Amino acid sequence: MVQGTSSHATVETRVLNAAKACVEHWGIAKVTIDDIANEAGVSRATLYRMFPGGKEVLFDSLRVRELEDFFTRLSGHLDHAENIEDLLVRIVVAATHELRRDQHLAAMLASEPGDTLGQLTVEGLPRIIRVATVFLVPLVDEYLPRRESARLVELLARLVISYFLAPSDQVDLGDAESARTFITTFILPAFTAALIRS
Amino acid sequence: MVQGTSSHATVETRVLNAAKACVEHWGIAKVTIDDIANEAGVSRATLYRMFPGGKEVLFDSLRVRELEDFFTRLSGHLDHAENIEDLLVRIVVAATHELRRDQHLAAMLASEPGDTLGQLTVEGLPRIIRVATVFLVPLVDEYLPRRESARLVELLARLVISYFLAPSDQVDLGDAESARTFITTFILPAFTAALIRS
DNA sequence: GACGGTGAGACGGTTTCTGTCTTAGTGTCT
DNA sequence: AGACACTAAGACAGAAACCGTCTCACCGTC
Repeated sequence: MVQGTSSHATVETRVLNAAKACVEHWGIAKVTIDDIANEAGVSRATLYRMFPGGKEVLFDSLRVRELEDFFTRLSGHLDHAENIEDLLVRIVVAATHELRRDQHLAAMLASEPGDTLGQLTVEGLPRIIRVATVFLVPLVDEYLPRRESARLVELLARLVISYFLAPSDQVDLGDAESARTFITTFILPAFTAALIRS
Repeated sequence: MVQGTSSHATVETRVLNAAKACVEHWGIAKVTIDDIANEAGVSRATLYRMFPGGKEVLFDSLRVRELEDFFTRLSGHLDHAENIEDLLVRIVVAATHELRRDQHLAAMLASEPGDTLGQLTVEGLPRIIRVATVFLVPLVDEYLPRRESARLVELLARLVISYFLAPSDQVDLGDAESARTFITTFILPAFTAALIRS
């Protein structure tokens, strides 16, 4: 059978890669356990041993991994921001681009196991916010006290997702200029009082 | 339900468009009759009445339509060639590009009902050659006697398909210069004797 | 030689898909 | 109005695909 994914990697990694590839190929609704097992060059038994619970559990693991990859990639675009405004603009723009770049990723992040469609859900959103906090708060911490950083990051995460799912005529968070206007107008004022001047 | 295809068209056309859309979405292997019926906004009963035999027949009709569309589009790129060399180069380059542009189309044209994969088959290839002949022979006829035109078109069709399915390091029929070299070297010499000088 | 991890595949139960058929609704033509 | 053609909706049984579990054989390591 076709060796879909680089062979000498963790079996788990191979399986998750295979799952991702399958989803990209056929859409999440049409993918079967067998498809993934074949693509990974792994037997179905192994797959069930590794993810007891089947598709649900497997896709959930995939979601977690993708989410972390997402923020890792995101961090790569955030080198040396001059000030908090710059930092926030970069975060927002890069995140928006990243989301737009890969529909499957977006659906993956936003949807929850049972649901086929890409609705944002009771479990998906909190998780995104949680991970976003872990990754981004340290960066914002430079400019704000810890509690304020967390509030800010959460706010940004919600807004980026919202504007991604339901684009607006007024604001385009994928455009640096528009994002900057948005941030200086609506976000920063709420935090100026807490700003750490350096 | 979602209205996938322009509403006020022949039912048959709507169904075929829906089928095409579904294939592009999910790949031919994963598409079900229900998917197509839904996408077309048509009941399954209608679909079976229209294509007795189900998927097989439906996809075969789709193949026929796509094939004709393909050559119709192709003809559009062939306006006023200066001489036979130019004509052949244009045909070959445009056909190659068209094939590369749409993987699904290619798989569609090249595969036969039963077969999921895009292998070129006992039924698929002759059909392509047949249709190619109908569309292209009249154009070549200007430069060659009828029998020679048919031979030439068949040869070209086979070569374009072959180089598309199994690209070569030596020849790139998507590149005009490479195609011209190829044609003047390997194709035209076999026909110079029959050329109608005008 | 015991042990953990794996591939292959059999199995029964469930879900989905298929193809046919019936019924009822709708618009058109006479 | 009534006949007609065409369709949506969905019931239905049989076929196929899928699922989750389990067994067994294999292989490398300790």
